[in-house]
Amino acid sequence: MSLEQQLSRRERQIMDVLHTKESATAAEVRAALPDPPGYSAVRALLRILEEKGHIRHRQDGVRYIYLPRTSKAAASRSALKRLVSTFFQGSVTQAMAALLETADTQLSEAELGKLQQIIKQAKKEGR
Amino acid sequence: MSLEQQLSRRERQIMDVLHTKESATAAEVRAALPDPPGYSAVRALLRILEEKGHIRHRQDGVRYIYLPRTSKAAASRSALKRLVSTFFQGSVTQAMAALLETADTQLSEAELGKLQQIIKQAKKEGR
DNA sequence: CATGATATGCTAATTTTTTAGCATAACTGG
DNA sequence: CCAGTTATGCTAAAAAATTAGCATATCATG
Repeated sequence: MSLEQQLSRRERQIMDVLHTKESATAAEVRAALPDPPGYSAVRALLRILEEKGHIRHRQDGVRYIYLPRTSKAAASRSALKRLVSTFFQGSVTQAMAALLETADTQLSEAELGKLQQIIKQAKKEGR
Repeated sequence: MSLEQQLSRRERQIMDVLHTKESATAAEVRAALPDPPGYSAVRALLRILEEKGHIRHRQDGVRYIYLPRTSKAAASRSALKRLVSTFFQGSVTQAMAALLETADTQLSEAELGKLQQIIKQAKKEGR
């Protein structure tokens, strides 16, 4: 099971923020959190996440800029996998169909064309 | 923000189980949990989730069968939305491309064909 | 160059989560 | 019908998560 699955509520919220923004300072993370706790609380969580190996930080002048240790690509892959298995019995096709309907705003003709292209490519590559 | 976002670690794990299995007894939930705690612990969590309105139960002879209050469809929609926004800057197309590559086992020609069909349909419907 | 703003480090308290344990009811098979 | 198994209800303890607060360093600016 993925480690992500083991994160506490706040830890998960913070990882979400960091994945969304790619990187952020403690203050930025705090600003993006729902029901933001105090600044100290956020920093404490960041320290913990770093200890656990989920994130790391770069020094930038006085302050730290935090970023996830796993790439966005890897993290999204794992999240997608979990979602497909939880809600779609492992069927990627079903998940894609649902995804298409999820779009708040309709996909443009162009986007749909792009998708056709991607699938065509997948067919060709036998994957 | 979705309420799901506010669940504690165990609560989330349990919701995942219930969404996967559609419904389950306390014992079944327990069996499906990572690092399963004692039986009492699971029942306590189920009671809490019920109080919070995330699940409900049906009586089945002596025992309770628990099930999510929100439909699988609604839950998956919300999960997909969050995932798309977290990892793909809101781009459904990007998410779909990633999804295609996620497939452990390659999609069959038939599945891909089905997808093409779905997209074609979407185009036609202008959505 | 002194002050205010913005950092981090660390510690300890509070709150929430997570867990186990015991009492009790119902069904089940010998 | 009686013992064993499998339920639930409830309570309280243990562990983990979440938070705030204070001390201190650094930078920028008037």
